[in-house]
Formats: sequence, structure tokens, C-alpha cells
Amino acid sequence: MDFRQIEYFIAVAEALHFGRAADRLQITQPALSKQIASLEKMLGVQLLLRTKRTVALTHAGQTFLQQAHQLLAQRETAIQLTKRTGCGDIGHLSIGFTETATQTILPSLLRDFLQRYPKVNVDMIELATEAQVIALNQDTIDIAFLHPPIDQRGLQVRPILEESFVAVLPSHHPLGHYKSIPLKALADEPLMIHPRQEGPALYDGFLQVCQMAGFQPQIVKESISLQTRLCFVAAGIGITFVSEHAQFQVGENVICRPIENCPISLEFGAAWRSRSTNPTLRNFLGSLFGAIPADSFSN
Amino acid sequence: MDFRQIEYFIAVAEALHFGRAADRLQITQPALSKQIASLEKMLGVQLLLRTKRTVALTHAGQTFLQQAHQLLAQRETAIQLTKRTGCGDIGHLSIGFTETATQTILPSLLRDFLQRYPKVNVDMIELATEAQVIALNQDTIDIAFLHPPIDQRGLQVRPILEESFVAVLPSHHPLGHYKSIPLKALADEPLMIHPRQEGPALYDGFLQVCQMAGFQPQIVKESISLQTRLCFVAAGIGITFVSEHAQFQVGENVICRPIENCPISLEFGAAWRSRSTNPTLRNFLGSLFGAIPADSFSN
DNA sequence: TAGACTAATAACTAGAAGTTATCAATAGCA
DNA sequence: TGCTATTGATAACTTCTAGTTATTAGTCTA
Repeated sequence: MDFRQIEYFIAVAEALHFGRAADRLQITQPALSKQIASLEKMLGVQLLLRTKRTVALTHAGQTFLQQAHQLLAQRETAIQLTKRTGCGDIGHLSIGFTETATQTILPSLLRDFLQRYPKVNVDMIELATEAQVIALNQDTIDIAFLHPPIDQRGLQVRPILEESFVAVLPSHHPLGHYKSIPLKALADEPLMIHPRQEGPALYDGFLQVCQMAGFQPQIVKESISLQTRLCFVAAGIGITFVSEHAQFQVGENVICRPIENCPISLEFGAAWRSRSTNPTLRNFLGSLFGAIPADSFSN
Repeated sequence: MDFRQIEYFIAVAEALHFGRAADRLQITQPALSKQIASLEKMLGVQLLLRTKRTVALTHAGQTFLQQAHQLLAQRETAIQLTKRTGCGDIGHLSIGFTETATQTILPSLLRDFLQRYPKVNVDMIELATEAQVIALNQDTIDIAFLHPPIDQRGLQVRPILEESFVAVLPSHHPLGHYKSIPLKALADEPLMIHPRQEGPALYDGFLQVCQMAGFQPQIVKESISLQTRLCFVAAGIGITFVSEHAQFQVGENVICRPIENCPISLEFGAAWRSRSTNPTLRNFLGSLFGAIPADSFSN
């Protein structure tokens, strides 16, 4: 039994006339008669009651007609689902991200993407940069929003923005008088920073900048949690740093000031597997960059 | 897209190897490659990622694989439903019947039939003989249990049993002394009987038998309801008749006695359309008669 | 770097589906 | 009653599609 016979049977069952059904199918009547006969033979059941003048459905024919319609409908569904999966209209996209993403591009990006592709099932997983690289290589996420540099083997990386940092001081700290704090003014201040392993590039970069300015920073506390560090600042224990995008969420009793001539910054970018075959990723990159970047999927 | 391509794709998707899939399908590898290529072309989507050494499913291919399995399953369902409808394993049977049927064959017949054909949806409609003949001709019932004679045009009729009647007397009526009442003894008794239009054959037959015995019966009441007539009997108003099958349900204060040499009887039989195409009817006749009667469906 | 492996391609063959011509049975009509 | 139009089945033939064999072109492994 193939779809040809199913379509032919529906035509005969609806016309109840072999000649007219054949016309509708753009074939000749003997071809139709033969196909219906072979369908009946295959099923071992008579579907049509033919006299020399009339055609009628048997009970089995009525049952088969209903099933035939269902089969055609399901074929159409299968075709549409497959096509739409192929072009990324339907599918699954796993996004890894750091906090920076939620403070910058991710909200509007997601809104745009889901407005254009509402049937895509999006998963969001907050992960540190290192964990995202692992997740990309394990194919558990399709795209990562992270802080380069990273091991790029098999990955495409594109910069999105560069974050500069501002100093966070206790409200009444003397350095608060500066509109923008000279870097050297931090030489004698107790500083709090994130642990090196949570972001070695930024950590090392900061130390290097201080050395170039001629001093060794006094790091009194290393804490991964920005919230913890902000508490210590509010308590007057020291000074910390926050990305410029987060400076309006630092809370009470502290103030933010830019640092003069400070080239410390944190790269922020997107990365994905060069060999990714997820069609929704292509569309997501379109939403992200306005167009799909050249060589997005070359090795 | 036909079922051949669907089966071929499933084989490749499961083997992830064109050569081995072709072996399993008992065709050669180029034939398989061509069919898959034409399926992809028809869908406008790549289903498989081929390198010169490996084959893998794309996301669209995974979607299609799932749909493909569903399509094959539904084809199988369609075939089975149609076959089972054709042989009467599945279907719908409407049975018309009179009270006699429920008092005699119908309970055990239905039990047997439904035990053998549990998927058949049986409708039971209690109708008078005349109404059943109309219902048969309108195809609203498939088989009738009724009281011949009827207009047999286009119908097959088979006798099932012949009901004889017993007299119902008040408990202390003098005729109660007879073990079996002579017909002539009813000559002077007030009799109650059903209205002629509710069963003309039986009504006329009774009058004829009395005339042949040399008297004109005194009919004092005509009531369709047996219950009404039994009440009047219990009240001593007269005598009525009940089919022998119903004589143990007549209730209090009345007694039943056979009538001697009384050839009044009510035929009871089954009727169905000669041209019926309902396969469940064939099986029902098998349960009813032990075998399907010869010429059941000839004109 | 040679050889094994694997999917694609090309040319050819076989089989299934379609076409034309015709038949046989029936219904409607004169 | 006989004539004609209608309609599905059948037979013989043609066309198109699926399958076969032989070969090619990349890859991976030893």
C-alpha cells in the first residue's frame, strides 16, 4: 500500500464514479481500476461495491476512507515539521551565558529572536566561561556568551562588547571627590577582587596595569560574589570594581567612580561550535549580529 | 514521498550506513542512495550529514525519523482496522426486537455474540413488528426480531420459535380446576385481548379458532398493555392470554392454564435485508443459527 | 603512502504504472 | 421489446521509475 493508492481511493470514494475520479486524478479510468483492485487485493477486503452502473462504499471502505484521510494529513504534518526543523523555525536552542549577558544584550536579543521564531524551544543555562567552553564541546549548549580568551579549537568566537570597570567606594570615601579616580590613587587603598581562577585574564590584566603604573596593589580579599564584595565596601573595608553595566545596581552606601587612564577591560563575546548543525543557531546568529557572520560554520 | 522512501530512510537512520541499510532492505546501495536523495530533494531539506566515512542525522532528519515511524504505525493501524471491519470483527450492529426476544433467545444470543466479537458496537432498539419492518427498509436496524407474517420484499425472514398461549384466570376461578382448559369452556367467559392493530395475525387467528370451535368470543376489553389486562384478571373482570414464555411473570392473584387443542400461536422470527452489507450481521447470524443460513443475502 | 572503506554517479535493465482499444452488463427510453 | 448510452473490467502495449552493475572520488588507518 502506498500513498498513490490512498489518494486514488479517496478520489473514487468521493466521486463514487471511476471515470470522474480518474479525470480528477488526471489519469485514465483503467489505471484507476487496476490500482483500486490491487489495493483491495492487498487488504484482502472489498472496499467498493460495484454494479455495472453504480459504485458504493462497503463498511470496510468507509473505515479505510477515514484512515486514508488521516494518513494524508499525517504525511503533510511530517513534511511540514521536517521542513520547519530544517530551516530552524522549529527546534531547540541551548544558550549558555554569564551575568554580563543578562545585564547587556540578552534580554532584547531573546525578545527579538522569540518574536521571529516563537516555536523554538530555548534553554538558558548560566555558566562560568570555562564551563561554557566545556558545554560547547560536549554539545550541551549551542551558543555561549562568555569572556574570551578561550581555547578556540573547533569554536567560532565573535566579540560583542568590551566592558570597562569602575571603582566602588564607600559613600564618604575621600576618593569620592574625584570625578574620575587616577589609577595611582589606588596604590595605598585596600582592594577586593574576584579569585584569579574565576577570571584569570581580568585578574592578571589588572595586576599588570598596576605594575605599569608603578605600584603593587594591596589585595585584601578575594571573593567570587560581587554581593559579598559590595558589603565589605559598604562596611568601609576596602574598594572593589564592577563592570560599568552593573554600576547602577550596586545598592546603598557605596558610590561608583570611573578610573582614569585605566585600560583594564573585560572582553565579552559569543562562541559556538564551527561544526554545529543546529538550524536554530544559524537564525539566532542572525538575530544576534543582524546577519549570519561569514564563515560562521567553517572550521 | 511514498512509503518506500519512508522505510528506506528508517533503515539508513538506524544503521547510519548506506551499505548495511541496503543489505537489510535487500536492495543495492546505489538504489538506496538515490531514493534518499530524492526524498531530501522533495522535502527541500538535508536529512543526513554524509562525510566520505560517516553518516549522521541532521536535526531535520531526527524529526523526520520520528514522523516516519508514526506514519508506518498508522499505515498498519489503517490496514488492521479495515481488515477487521471487513470481516465483521469491528463494526456496528443495530438490533430491533420485541418483548418476546428479551424473554427468549436474546440474552444468551447477545452474550455469545459479544464474547466472540467484543469490539462490535451493538445497539438495541425495542420496536413493534411493523416499526421494525420500516426500520429494516430504512437501514436504521440491521436485524429484526419480530412476529411474522410481514411484507418480505427485500427481506430474509427465518422462524425462530412458535409461541403458544395460556389462559390467565383469577386465582379462584372455576376453570382453574382444569389441568388444561377446553376451548369451548371460554365461550361464556368475558375475555380481554390486545387491540387488533397491535397484532392482527394473532387477533384474527384467535377469532377464527373460536369460530371453528363453534362460538363467538366475548371480548370485553382490548388493551395493549399486558400489565393492565393482568390487573383486570386479578380483579375478576375476565380472562386474558399470555405467551407461554411469560407465564411465570404474571404475578399474584392469577393462575395460568394451557388451553386444550388450541392451535393459536404467535410466530417469532428474525428478519434482515437481503442486500445488507454489514459484515457484523453475517457473524451475528452465525451466532443466531449456529451457521450462516444459505441464501442469507440473496434477493 | 598504500590500501581499505564508503557514498555518489553513470549507464543499463526490469518491473510497475499508465494508455488505448475494447468488452460486457445494465439502465433508461422509444 | 429492442436500441442506445453509460460504466467498470480486461487485454495488449508503452512509458517511466526503481533497481542493478560497474566505477569513481574522497577519507581514514596502518
